[in-house]
Amino acid sequence: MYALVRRIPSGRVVSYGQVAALVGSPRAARAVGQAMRRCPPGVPWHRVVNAQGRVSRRHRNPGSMLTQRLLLQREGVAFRREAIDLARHRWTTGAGRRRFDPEALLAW
DNA sequence: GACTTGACTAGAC
DNA sequence: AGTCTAGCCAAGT
Repeated sequence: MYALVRRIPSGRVVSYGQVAALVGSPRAARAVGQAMRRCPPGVPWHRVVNAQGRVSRRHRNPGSMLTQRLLLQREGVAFRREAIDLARHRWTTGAGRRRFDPEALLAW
């Protein structure tokens, strides 16, 4: 799963639910959130936001919420008020789009 | 193995 | 458009 998040290009974002779906567990959005909480170094965790395109308010450390937004803006992600324009910045696995990816599942 | 806890979500008011 | 609610599921107790 972290492998998947690492593939998110700069300036793009995905939702927790989307990550869950891409690794084969469409209903594990909350679990993805927990995984992000203990994110290993080298993973662009800030590119994962909630389904409304907003930075979640339930971070363990409230400071990281600000950091997340800052990093995204640095990558060119435009915030309209508090929300990101997902239609424009959502990352999709272009050609990928397969229903089940055993490799991604193992990465989880 | 039975709770509890969330960096979640879609749907209903 | 803002709030509530009921599912969810992996981890931690």
